[in-house]
Amino acid sequence: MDVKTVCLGMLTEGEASGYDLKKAFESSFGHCFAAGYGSIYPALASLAESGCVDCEEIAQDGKPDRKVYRITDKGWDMLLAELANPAPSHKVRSEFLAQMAFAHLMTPEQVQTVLDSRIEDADRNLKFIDEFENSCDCDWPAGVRFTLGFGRTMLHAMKTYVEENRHMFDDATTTTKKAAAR
Amino acid sequence: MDVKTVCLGMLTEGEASGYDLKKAFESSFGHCFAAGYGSIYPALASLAESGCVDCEEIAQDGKPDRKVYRITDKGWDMLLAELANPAPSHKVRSEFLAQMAFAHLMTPEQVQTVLDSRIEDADRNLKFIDEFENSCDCDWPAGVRFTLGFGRTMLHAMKTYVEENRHMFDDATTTTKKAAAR
DNA sequence: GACTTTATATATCGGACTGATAGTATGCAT
DNA sequence: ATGCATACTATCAGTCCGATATATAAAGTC
Repeated sequence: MDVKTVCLGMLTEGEASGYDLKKAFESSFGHCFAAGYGSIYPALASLAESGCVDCEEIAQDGKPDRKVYRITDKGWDMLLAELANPAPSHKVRSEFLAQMAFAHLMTPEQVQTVLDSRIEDADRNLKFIDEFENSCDCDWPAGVRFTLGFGRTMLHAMKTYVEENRHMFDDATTTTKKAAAR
Repeated sequence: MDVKTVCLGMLTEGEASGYDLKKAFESSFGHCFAAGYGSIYPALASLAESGCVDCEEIAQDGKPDRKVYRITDKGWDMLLAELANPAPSHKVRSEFLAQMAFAHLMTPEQVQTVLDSRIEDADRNLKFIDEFENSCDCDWPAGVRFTLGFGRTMLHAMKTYVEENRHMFDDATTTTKKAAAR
């Protein structure tokens, strides 16, 4: 389940350009599986080379050619094979938590600023999910609704945890450790 | 806040080898910031080259030399500068959610298997955190306790969400979409 | 006694991903 | 008129991931 596979999955909804896919990554997948142009364009090129997608170049005057991709039968086979993975991963990479583990090397002000920014980020993402969910009359398939609910639940849990546990850093002893350790 | 910085942070607790750091990544940071040898050894080499750590090679008969790293003043400066980042990231990359978004292309059995394995994984990680927390008499600094609680809260929220929402995939209409779409 | 696993310890390599950057054109607002 | 947003492509250096290789000792198991 890499960027290539997710692109294939998106193409089952209809043909699309790299630019379209980027927008889809930002909206529906933003909270759980990000990808930038640096991943998407090479992925599409590789899929085209291996015959999993067809590419049609549509000339446009002024703008660069629009390259529209369409999934092939081979692409379907590949996608369904990937979806058979019984234990897909769910990974977290948190510079936030890594930084908090060394909170005793930071000033209390720095710590509180970081906690504030994490709450703001959670709020931003929650708002984003809500807007996305309400943006469309059509209803999403069950799977998409599941992922949106998942995202909302996790963000909410994160926000609540930070709010209810930030007092853990109130202790005055943390302030002096930096100097003492050095 | 990359692997290099976290290595520096760990070295503030005392000198260590790459092997020691790997163990630390697995235990205290496993749930939020993973790193393998392929990241750790190059990170240490780079830190040594830029003078952020000193390296002492200790010969051992039979076993390969043990290379012990120690943080330098320059390393401290670098670390404290990194810890000043007011908005560190918290990223999720979930093949699980990406796959669930395409649940309508899977069989109901496949979907349920994936959900089961996610719950098992959450349980495994919860158990791991509990064991780690109880493994040591010494108490961890506030920051580490915060990250452990964070991990537990998120895993618990994930497990509960999956259990309470797996019925979303019960709908019989999802079964036939695969054939229809093709 | 032979055999396998686990732990100690190093390190590299291909492939994948990230984030920044770059180019080129339209249209809209200030 | 100048800047900014949107539409569209694409590359590149740096970083990271997972697998793999190598070598030895201790400890458990058949």
